[in-house]
Amino acid sequence: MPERNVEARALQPDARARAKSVSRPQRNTRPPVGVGVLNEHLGYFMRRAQVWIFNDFIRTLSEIGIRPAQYSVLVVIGENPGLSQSDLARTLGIERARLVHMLDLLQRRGLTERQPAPGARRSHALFLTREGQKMLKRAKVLAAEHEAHLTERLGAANRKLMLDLMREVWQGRN
Amino acid sequence: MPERNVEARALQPDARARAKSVSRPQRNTRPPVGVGVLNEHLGYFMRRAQVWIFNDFIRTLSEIGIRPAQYSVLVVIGENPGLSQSDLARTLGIERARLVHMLDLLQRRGLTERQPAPGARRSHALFLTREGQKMLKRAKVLAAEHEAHLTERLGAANRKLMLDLMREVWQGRN
DNA sequence: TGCATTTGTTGTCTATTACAACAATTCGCG
DNA sequence: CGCGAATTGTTGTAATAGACAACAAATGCA
Repeated sequence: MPERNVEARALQPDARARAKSVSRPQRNTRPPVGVGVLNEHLGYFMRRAQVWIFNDFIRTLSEIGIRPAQYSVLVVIGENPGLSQSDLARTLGIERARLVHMLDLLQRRGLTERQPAPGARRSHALFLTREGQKMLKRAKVLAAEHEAHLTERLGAANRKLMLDLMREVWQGRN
Repeated sequence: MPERNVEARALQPDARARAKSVSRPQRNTRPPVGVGVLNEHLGYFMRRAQVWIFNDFIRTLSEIGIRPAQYSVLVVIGENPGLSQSDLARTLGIERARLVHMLDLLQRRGLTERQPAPGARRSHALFLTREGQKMLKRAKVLAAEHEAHLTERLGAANRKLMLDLMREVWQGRN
């Protein structure tokens, strides 16, 4: 997800609209383009929403350089210290191969470590370093800020309703 | 999205579970791994859900080799014959550069065509070929089948509720 | 008329996903 | 107990995708 410069597009919708109507006179006629049956597809909206949310997340946490997948890895390790790579991968639906790379990076940044698992010479026990714990704490604060953006956009009631719905339907089962 | 072989994993959840408990005796103890605060993040569920949905979509339409983004392009062209590439890109949130490549492929498959736009020598007017229209019709049937899978998983009421919510919150605005 | 913007295009870089193959280890069943 | 099958972490490859930059041609507009 290379979105190299999500912060640049960080303008709020209203701000963006304003900017457009000032510097760019909205160009005579922009004909409305309908999306037809896409309006009946949950996946379409789910995708659009997910992209929007991830962009906001990336932008909000850009000051600490933590992306959604990295955040989820830190959270799950923090929640289950000593778990193995394959358990972690399975839990988050990340490929084992991909996780190897992610952990290499996080480790290089001094946030996580692989320790020999007691009584399991082939697997690793994953831990947050002290720095990783600090980073996670900071990340959680910023993530809460991100979630506030969501509330702002959806309305508190809608957000809660949606979260409850999603949790009921998607939790556990992959 | 290289998911080269989504069909292979096409087993229904129950079937998968059964298969696992038969051929793979479930491996003594698989400790439950909690995801902590991820349970409070809409983006987390949104992502998991979106991936699941897209995989089912890809699988369900695999017989005609149409992926979600391609489907959305066909639908919008079908709905707005003659629209330009940049209007299409803007509508679907696809990059102009990326759309160029997608249209090259769809065109090579004889599904879409670029015609000179009347009175606008730099832009193209996009159309479905006759074959493209047939393909779209078939795709819509299969997409409905996919949507039925969703209903099966979410329950009809939940799906409708979720769709209404999403539509209310995400439609129009990018 | 002349300058800024738009449109389609090409190309580059990075992130992500799916796979395959391996060595080392561990499991489980006969 | 022993041995074949499965698991774990790893490396590597190919395909897909998004973000950007840079262009030429065309167009808009002051």
